Amino acid sequence: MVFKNGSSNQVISPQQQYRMIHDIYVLLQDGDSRVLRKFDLTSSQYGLLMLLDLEKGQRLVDLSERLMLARSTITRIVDQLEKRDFVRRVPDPEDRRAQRVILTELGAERREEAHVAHEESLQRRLSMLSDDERRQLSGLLSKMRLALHADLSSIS
Amino acid sequence: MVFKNGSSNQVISPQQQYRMIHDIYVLLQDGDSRVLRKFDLTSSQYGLLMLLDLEKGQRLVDLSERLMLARSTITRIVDQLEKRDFVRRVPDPEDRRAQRVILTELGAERREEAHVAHEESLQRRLSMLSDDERRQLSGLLSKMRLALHADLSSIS
DNA sequence: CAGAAATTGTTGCGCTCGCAACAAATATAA
DNA sequence: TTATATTTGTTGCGAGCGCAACAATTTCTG
Repeated sequence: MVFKNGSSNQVISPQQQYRMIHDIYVLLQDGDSRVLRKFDLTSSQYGLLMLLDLEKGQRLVDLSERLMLARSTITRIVDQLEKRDFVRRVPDPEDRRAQRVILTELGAERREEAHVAHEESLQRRLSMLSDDERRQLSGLLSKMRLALHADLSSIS
Repeated sequence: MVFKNGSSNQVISPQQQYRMIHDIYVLLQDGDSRVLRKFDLTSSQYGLLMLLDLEKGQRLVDLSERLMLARSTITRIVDQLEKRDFVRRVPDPEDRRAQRVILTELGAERREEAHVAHEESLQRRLSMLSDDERRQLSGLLSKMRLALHADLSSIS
């Protein structure tokens, strides 16, 4: 597959813009799973672990919102991580419906190992942009995310 | 979920950059499937249809590469579309292993309907960026895509 | 307060997708 | 040419995910 040179900077159609984001997402995701597979973690499992702490923990519904995954999916990811003793469910003292997910010591260790490798990989794969370009990108993406989220909320 | 204001333009970490792209992809994808559901099409089915024509057609392996989906997945999407008479498999005259997928008249009609709606939706959802910002974004994303693709190729 | 509505987490079910293995055909090597 | 390797498309299988329905709790309303 051959991509056009990035320096042309012509106006692109929404379709092209969309395709580009799609491709980048897939490419990032692919490299990601490669790295995390060494630690027997999926991207979602890793993403969930990264939101946890050793004390207060997080409710499943909050994890669901932050990861943009269905509540049922979170239930299953927590099941998997709990089986491996990376995570524990503890009852929420303030709400008897809720559970709080906390990291175990083992989970914290494994997460740290994966985190180092993931960080290093991302650093390498995203090094094509200068600090200045990264700043630009940051601004543009934030703007998009905000607007897309608002648009979505206005519909559902 | 609350996102930070996009105008701060500070340097962001690779992790944040990654999360932003992830979120935008999910948000775009979500709006997309909403629109396409009205036409009983998934994003992948739609994406595949958009690559076809009425004459020469496309080989499945080429569709696989362009959509970045596994060959087996393409087989199944073509199966689905063929059942609905949107698409036909015809033998490749130059290679007896290959099949060429072509649009039917019906498929072309349905695709056009979906295309109009999809275009309109994308236009609306991506209208938060000015032409100038779009140009910037285009350049940055192309650069990322190129580099990520190169990185991936160097590994596998 | 009582009843209705909303929220939290779980389960069943179905869909999408990738991986590995395969047969048929083609391309490459000796 | 013959033998080997590669490519094309398909299938079986399993993983990941969302939706709808549910019970247990909490919150809202009258």
